[in-house]
Amino acid sequence: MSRILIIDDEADITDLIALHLRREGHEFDVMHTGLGVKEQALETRPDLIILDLMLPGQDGFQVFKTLRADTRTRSIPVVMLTARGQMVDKITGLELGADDYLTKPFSPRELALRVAAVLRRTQRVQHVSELSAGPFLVDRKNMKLFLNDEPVDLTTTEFKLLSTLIESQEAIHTRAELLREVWGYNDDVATRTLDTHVKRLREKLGAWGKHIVTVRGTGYQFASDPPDA
Amino acid sequence: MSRILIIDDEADITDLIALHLRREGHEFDVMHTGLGVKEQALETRPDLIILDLMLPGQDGFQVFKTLRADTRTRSIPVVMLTARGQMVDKITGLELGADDYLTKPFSPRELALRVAAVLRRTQRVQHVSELSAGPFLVDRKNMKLFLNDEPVDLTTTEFKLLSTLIESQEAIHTRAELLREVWGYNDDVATRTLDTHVKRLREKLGAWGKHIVTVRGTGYQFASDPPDA
DNA sequence: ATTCCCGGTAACGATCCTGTAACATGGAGC
DNA sequence: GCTCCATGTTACAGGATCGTTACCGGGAAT
Repeated sequence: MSRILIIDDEADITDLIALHLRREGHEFDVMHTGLGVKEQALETRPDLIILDLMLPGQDGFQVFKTLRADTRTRSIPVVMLTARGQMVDKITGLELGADDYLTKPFSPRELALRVAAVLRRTQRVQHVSELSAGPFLVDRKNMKLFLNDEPVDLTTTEFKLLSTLIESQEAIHTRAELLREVWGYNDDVATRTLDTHVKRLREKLGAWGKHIVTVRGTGYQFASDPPDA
Repeated sequence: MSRILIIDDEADITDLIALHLRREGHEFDVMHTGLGVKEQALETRPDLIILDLMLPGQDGFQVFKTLRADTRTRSIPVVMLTARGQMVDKITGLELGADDYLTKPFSPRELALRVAAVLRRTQRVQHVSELSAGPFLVDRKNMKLFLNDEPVDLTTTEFKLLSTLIESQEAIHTRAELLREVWGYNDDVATRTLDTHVKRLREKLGAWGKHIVTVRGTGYQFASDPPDA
């Protein structure tokens, strides 16, 4: 379920899009002019924006540029809609950095696919059910961990911690990050539970516990090649 | 300039693609079968993969799944190529999480645009801020230093000091400047900790420690060509 | 109610990092 | 060559961080 912002002046188009997106289980907001799009985006924080290039008043390109100019809206993916055959639009759209485009008339099915693809792309990490790294295999669907094809019993917290680390291996995860991702602590909390769980994880991983590397003063990291092994 | 891996069994297709990508200033590798793609990807670490779905031997889908299953190759964007009208491929490709697809025959121009768009997209997200100077490679995101591709263990202070120096290499950094940038000392403090850390850094850098040049009476400097070496 | 398991805290110990002090070295100017 | 002073070098101690163990409370299962 994602939140999508649709900007098109034709009501029948927005209705059509809305219909299909609702079917996919998405929430959405609709705007019929290009004015105040950035403000709306800041307000509702959509996961994706569908933007028609032909808008009364303000040009769609202009809207797009405005969105890309602000750091807070820059990372929101944009799918552009353009009238058929406007190759110029197509090229310029891609060159500007749109995430995808569609020419009208389009099949709602096609739109749904594109939207899903773009969303998957940006949220890819959350949708891959299996992660692997060396002898580790993380089955997120079933919340199970396999080490050299041998199942390892982990508690929920331990599992979340490990998969968060493996999700972006090699990267350093701050203590604050981990406490937020795994425990949901949004503010700085003085706790040692992270340390304890790391210890327990390492214990259960046996010799492979060394893959969890502590980065002193910062946090922890999953290394595919542990330094001392 | 990006590195691109092309997998297609038809030589004339790969040649055509290669021609246009070279024009855009990209490097590329070509494979004609789907065997060992993951290994090749791990080896050459491409920024993008162009994958034909119709391959002799191993199915393109299978290749794709293999790539997505491993964390180390999961984040590499993939553009799929499919024969015209194979709507099934198209849908499955997008649903699997491909970053884009093209139906053959396609215009090279179109491909170049798509590739550029995907690259822009992915590089927007990753922004790994890396500094390099000769054999030095500073990965600030992960707080890691590589010397000739060998990781070097540095403490936080050492790392900050070195990256500050490398940030504007050749420039002379005053003691006061460094104490402010690295230690946060805003007023003149009589301390020798800077000297000590320089010493420790040089030690850890071994023969390359000479790149840190002391400017007597003023401060320190990172020189890409040390005077005495 | 009892048992078991899990998650978190507390306390202690080990380790690592950092800054200071004290001494050594080496260059600049006389 | 001598002196002065900035820097190199070494050793050490305090402190911060992390590992480790033990324990307690709550919730689920029996």
